[in-house]
Amino acid sequence: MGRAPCCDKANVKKGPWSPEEDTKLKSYIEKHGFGGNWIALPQKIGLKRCGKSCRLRWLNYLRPNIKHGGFSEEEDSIICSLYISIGSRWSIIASQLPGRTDNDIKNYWNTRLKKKLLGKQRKEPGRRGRRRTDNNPSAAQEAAKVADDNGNVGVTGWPQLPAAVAVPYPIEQASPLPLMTRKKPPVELGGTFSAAHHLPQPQIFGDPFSFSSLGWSSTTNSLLQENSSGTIQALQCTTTGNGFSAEIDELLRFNPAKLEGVDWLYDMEGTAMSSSPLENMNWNEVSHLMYPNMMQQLSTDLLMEERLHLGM
DNA sequence: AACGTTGGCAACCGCCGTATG
DNA sequence: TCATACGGCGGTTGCCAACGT
Repeated sequence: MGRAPCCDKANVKKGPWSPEEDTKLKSYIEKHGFGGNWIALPQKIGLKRCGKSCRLRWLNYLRPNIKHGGFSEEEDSIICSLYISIGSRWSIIASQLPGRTDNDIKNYWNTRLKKKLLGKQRKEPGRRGRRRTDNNPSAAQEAAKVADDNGNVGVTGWPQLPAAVAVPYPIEQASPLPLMTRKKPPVELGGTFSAAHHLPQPQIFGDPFSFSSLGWSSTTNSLLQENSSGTIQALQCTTTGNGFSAEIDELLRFNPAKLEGVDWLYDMEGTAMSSSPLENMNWNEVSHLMYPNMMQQLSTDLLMEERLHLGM
């Protein structure tokens, strides 16, 4: 037996919300809150809408301090970096960007950022696609503004990708989400990670153990070496210089304390990747070091994904 | 001017996890 | 323990303005 529908589909209105509906919903929630039950809400206030629809409308459009459009370069870099690390978990990404909704970020990623990474330029920047015609035209103008390397702002094509990530870490340190909760890996190609994640299992130093033994569900080839005090001293990862695997990236972000003792990064051939010991480097510095390569890898992955999709 | 195409985005759909009885 | 209801989430669809031919 299937699940009962949340509302009588025959008697609910669908499609765009009218200003009257918006006003009703907004004023009620501002006065009384949603009452702990979205499904019951529309009946209470006389709206012929599904409760879920009310919730969505409130969260994505009516609630205070929502920002639309005009994503800054800093926001771009945060979105890109988090996408690399945790995949399409838009709600988590949105939680790092005040005023942004998961829907907005998802749309922005799908329509713009992804293409930017794929290197698709607009034929005539700013001349295609729908122009915003809402009550805030300046927002549309802001959206088209980009800054060059010198910080000069102009209305041109796509902005350059940031050279380094500046994510306001720590993210969710209180409740890091392990990879096992992922619905999907960040970039999946025919059920596997991209080639960079499939390097041969190495013969490495010491007596390593995998992330799975740390309670991570990953099948990564990344290997670690613990010292006698239980902290990780050396880290060897599946990379040819194209960036960390997502697992290591996530460990760096969510559990940096575990890596406090790491002195060197090695690739799978045992070559040191870092030009100097990582001692005294914080996450932002490490990510700064690796970010361009991470972006290059994601860009390559997206390109391959698109080619597969097109049967090329 | 008319029609076709593209791109942005609001909204819907359906699955999943959790709370509750 | 199981069934049901609900909130939350990511994927997808469809509308429509802007633009191209």
